[in-house]
Amino acid sequence: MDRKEFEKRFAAARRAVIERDFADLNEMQRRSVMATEGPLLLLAGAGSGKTTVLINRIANLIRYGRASDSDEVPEEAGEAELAALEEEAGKTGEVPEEVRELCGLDPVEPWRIIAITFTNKAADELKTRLEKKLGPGAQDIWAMTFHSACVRILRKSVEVLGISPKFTIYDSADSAAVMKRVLRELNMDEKQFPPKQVLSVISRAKDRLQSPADFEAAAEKAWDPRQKYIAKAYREYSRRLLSADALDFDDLIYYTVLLLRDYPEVRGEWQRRFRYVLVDEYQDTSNLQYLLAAMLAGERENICVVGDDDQSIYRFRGATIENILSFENRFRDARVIKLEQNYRSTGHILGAANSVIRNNSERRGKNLWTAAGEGEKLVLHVAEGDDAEAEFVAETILNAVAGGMRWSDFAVLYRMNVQSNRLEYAFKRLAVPYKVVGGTRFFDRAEIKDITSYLAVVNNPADDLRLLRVINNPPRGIGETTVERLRTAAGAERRPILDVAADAGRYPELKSAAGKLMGFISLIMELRSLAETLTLEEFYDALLEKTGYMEALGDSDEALARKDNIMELKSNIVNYAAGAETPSLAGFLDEIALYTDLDSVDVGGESVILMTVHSAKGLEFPWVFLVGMEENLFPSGRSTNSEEELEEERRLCYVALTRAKKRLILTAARRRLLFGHTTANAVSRFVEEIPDEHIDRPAEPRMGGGFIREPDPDFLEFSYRESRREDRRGQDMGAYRGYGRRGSFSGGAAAPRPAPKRTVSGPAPLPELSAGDRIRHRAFGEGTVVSVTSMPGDALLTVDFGGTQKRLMLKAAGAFITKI
DNA sequence: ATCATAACGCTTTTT
DNA sequence: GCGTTATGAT
Repeated sequence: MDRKEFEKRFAAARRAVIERDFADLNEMQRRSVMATEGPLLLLAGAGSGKTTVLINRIANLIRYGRASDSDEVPEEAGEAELAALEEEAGKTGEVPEEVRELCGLDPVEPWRIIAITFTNKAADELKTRLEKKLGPGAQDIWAMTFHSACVRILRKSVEVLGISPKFTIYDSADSAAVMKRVLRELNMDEKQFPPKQVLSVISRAKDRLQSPADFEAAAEKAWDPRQKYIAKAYREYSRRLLSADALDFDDLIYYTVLLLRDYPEVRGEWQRRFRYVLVDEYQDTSNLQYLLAAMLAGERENICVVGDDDQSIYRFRGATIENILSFENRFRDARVIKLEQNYRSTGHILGAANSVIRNNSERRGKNLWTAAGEGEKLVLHVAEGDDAEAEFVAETILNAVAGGMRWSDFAVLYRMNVQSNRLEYAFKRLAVPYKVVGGTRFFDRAEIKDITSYLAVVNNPADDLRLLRVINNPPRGIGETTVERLRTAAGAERRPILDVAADAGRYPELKSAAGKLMGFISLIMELRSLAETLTLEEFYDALLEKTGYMEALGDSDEALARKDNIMELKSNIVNYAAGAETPSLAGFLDEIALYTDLDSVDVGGESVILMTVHSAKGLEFPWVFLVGMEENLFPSGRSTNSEEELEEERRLCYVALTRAKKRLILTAARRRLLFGHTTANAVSRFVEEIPDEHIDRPAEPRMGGGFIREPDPDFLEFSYRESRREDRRGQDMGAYRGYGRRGSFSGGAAAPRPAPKRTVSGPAPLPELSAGDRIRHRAFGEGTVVSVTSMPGDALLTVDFGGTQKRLMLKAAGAFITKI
């Protein structure tokens, strides 16, 4: 056998052995895993197992390197090795380690692989699954979000750009606060230049790699006065962030791209480091993110992107579907593999989704299919009003749960967050446990921002924004006038405010406040030195004490809830310290800056999940209710002017439909109260796009619907009468945890509502209950608490009264309950 | 400084 | 309709 013949057989046998290692994948999935070299575009439909592919692809790289995609045979391989491989190729099951080594061709070290995702949640899932498959070595893989990858790169290499590697990260609220300030000082009217809009123009500019100067030049050239104003704002905004050593979310990527573009040594360093680049959710990448990925991949072009053009729903934030549509133009010789087999949904659900998305013209074209059965047809329910719609959803869930389903089997999806109100109301009345995802978030709460601002100032004293937030909080006699003078002086000299405050004696206008300022300075200095000696946990406690923050809160009910949140933040710190390799204050601040509440969505919990369609991307549920399927709502009234926007809405609808595994129920309301007006909308065009073979529509749409059952009067009795009652006491139950909207944490901590006028005298304190407690109920007698489930602003009790279980809302029934 | 009232304005929002 | 924010009064 000549060498050529030998190599051919060797490569074939090797490929067969590797294929055996990935035998549990389908044909297309396996091809995606084995095509390791060069640019690869993976068009992965919803539910087609793309994370599985990503995991196995990485496993392949680490085990076999480029062996599955190459005909190269190692010099030292001989007849004996070939015989061993050919024998192994015929077997099935796990490939033994020594055979793997025989097959390997430049196996990749884990730290040479970077897998970029959009959300922390996706990154975490990737990490967990990689570790499960590959063991502890998987920790060295860079599985992280675009933003955290950039933070890591910048912390190491950003100094050449003249930015301190200890930079602080500003979140959107911080950016907005700075921008408001800038606009005010430039005398730009907030009506004419809404801060958020200005920020978004700047964001687009950065996406085009335009610096403030570039932007200004473009505005000059275009003779566009409005753009010229915005250019000024852009310049000033950037100046402030840089002088505070702060980067906003966009900057993290923008500066990383500049760094790699303009500094060949830095670029080379990172390109040598990463041999393989993988990008998840590629349809949602912006131009900058594309540039980043492409630059990291370098000339090797070992770049694999996974995406679904039909699920691109963030165009409005700068994502460009162009990235996926023109991948092959940008990377010559790119291979394209489509994953079209869906493992999630039934035939009817996929049929409906396909028939909707077919109406889009801007797509690469792809048809999902399933080997699972047809399943049940979709159902369209048209309710009379939005209240009836919400009730229908709650009732249907109650019935299904009575039939053995679990609360967590259901998700209710809507287009806009406001739509959750009606649903929440109905769910509370009918005692359906639920969780709302999105809305006001833990890290947006005032007390959390206060404490993290202290942490930020200790970490970076140049952070003027955070400094101003805490300089007189708790009150220490540094009033508005002093702050204003500080700001002016600091602005004029382009120095950090803290420096100016330390020199207060030198400024006549600050003389009178110098003593108080010195007090504040020494507080910060003391904290800075404590931060160097104490552990994070000890430091946190010291900070609360030295600043007097906790003490100043007092002990009102609201303050107690705030204190609870502050302690919750502490457990975040403790958690972080326990998990990080080298815990540091800076590291913790990075973590929380890039963290969102969505990451803590507990889909496994025993509650129905309520969220927007956007938040639902990437998730799946046995039953999905898609509510508000009306024109002007979904598609949104603002999107019906342009075909592009309408197509984005349609993709959004496609995302919603493909979340369902078993059953999909669409609802619409004839009348809906929206923005204070009652509107009457036609059923959504998207519903009309679903053919009758996949959906049951009401023959003659009428009030109500077939299967609404009568509410159980037992638990409604109190709800109806008492549901308006507001008690803020006693809701701090141990079991009652979780992030949600509107201060669900402790019964309205962050959004305290004024107590409504009562005809009844003062409220009776609510008992604190947990599972196992014995109680006496005024109407039902003695019982045992079976479970306590948190619900936003309330809690659901399941109580066993001598054999019969009843479900009661704590707020409504609490007044009738005593603990025994 | 803290509260109350008026005024506005309003898709979606991975970081 | 509701929730956030700006402004003014005590």
